[in-house]
Amino acid sequence: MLDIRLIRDDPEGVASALARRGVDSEAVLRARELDARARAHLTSRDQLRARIKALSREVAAAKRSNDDVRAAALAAESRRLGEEEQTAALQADRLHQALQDLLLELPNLPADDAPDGAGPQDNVELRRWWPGCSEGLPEPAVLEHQRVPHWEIGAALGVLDLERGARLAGSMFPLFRGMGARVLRALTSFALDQHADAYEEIRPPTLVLTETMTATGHLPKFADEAYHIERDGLWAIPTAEVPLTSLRRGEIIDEEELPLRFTAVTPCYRREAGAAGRETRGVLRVHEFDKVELFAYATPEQAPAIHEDITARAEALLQALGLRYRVVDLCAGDLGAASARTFDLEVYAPGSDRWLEVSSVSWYRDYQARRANVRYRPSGSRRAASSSDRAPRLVHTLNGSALAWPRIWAALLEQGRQADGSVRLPDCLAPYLNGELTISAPR
RNA sequence: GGAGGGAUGGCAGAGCGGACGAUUGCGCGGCUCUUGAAAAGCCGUGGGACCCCGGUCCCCGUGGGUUCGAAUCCCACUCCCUCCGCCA
Repeated sequence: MLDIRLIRDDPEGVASALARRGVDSEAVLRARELDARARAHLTSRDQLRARIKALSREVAAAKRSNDDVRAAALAAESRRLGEEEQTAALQADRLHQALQDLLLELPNLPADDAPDGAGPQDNVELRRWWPGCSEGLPEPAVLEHQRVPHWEIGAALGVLDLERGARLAGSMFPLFRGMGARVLRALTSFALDQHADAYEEIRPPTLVLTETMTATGHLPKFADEAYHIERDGLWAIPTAEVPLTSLRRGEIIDEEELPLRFTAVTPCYRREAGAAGRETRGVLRVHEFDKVELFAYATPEQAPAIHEDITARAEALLQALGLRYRVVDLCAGDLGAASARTFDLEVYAPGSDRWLEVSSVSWYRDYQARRANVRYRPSGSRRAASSSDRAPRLVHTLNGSALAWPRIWAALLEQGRQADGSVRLPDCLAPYLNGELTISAPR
């Protein structure tokens, strides 16, 4: 959610920043209008309330001095003002609600240094990595035996059974078998262990309340994308970002505690409502998948370094896995609604000759924190002279996948496929697979 | 699922229709005393909105209601605790 004060003070600035992502400036002007009208009603409501409170005190005084006539007259006057107050309050509430509804739909302002552009084609590639690149080896050519899509490799090696997955839950619910399933478990343990030095591991609920989904910006705008359990009012999370962002919802954190960093593995549920028939082969786009997430609450000053840290950690995982990847800076038009700046990590899939998004590392500034009402008390603020220096400030939130497993799984199979059809897995997984690093066809 | 008890400021814990946004204790911050610390004493110490530097309003789990006036009375809901049932 944007700061209404920013819209109040600099509507043109907000409108032009939002125009970079294709939002019509009319919405900003309407917000400013609603805000002004709501405040006018709020002021008259408060004035009426102040008058009623004063009258009530006079009623009490009159009763104490046994002046019942005067008390009755004052009470009648107060009752009359009460009706006016109700009207004003109703108006103020109505307008304020309309403003809130509008603000919940408005996306975040893109960061100044996010590149311009309207869509994915305008994203900026920042760098590439491949095994040996630091020693000056050239980007490797794709070998002929790697030109096999992962769903064929998975079926041939008996590690992926999409037909039976579909039997259980419908299409786009993958079922992994044997080494296929074990590799997912190994990846999760490996990734969590890599982050344990600085990120506290959390196992959050994966069904959450509407407020929890609203805090990250997944509701109300993207309700069609989420699985909803109507009977209990719960939503299946699309990412661990959702419960982690609400972990400290409504709290005021001491600055000394920041940054607070968390990591979590959860299943992620996505309806993929608009994606019917689009690149749905294999496990590249599925309704349920596991993902390890990195998340942080930070001060605005700490946020850029944390953004770098999460990106670096996700990259370190890809490098340990030996997977060719590139880093992309999302342009304003392709940024997620809540994000101010996002780096995507895309891994190369030789079987289909495509780059697959496996991580999205985003800086939300205070957009989510305002929705979730997560603040911090600046150090020394208790001694601060002016009240504005004493006030709690909104934290910044950041997160990134590290990483989303099905696409990594696909890349491991396609990049790791050997001439004999077996798949060679990266050494870093050895401790988690009892040293078994080859997936061979069943006898 | 059934029965009962509870929810007040960072914590503990009063208040049960009128000067209560809230007694008190602890904690925390500042000051005095002290070589320093402790002890003692004094002062201060929730969040938010509006208007603007002086005020006004809102918040005692949440949402309604009664009343001139609600932390206090009524209704619904949520969460926590205890007991029973069921259960991985």
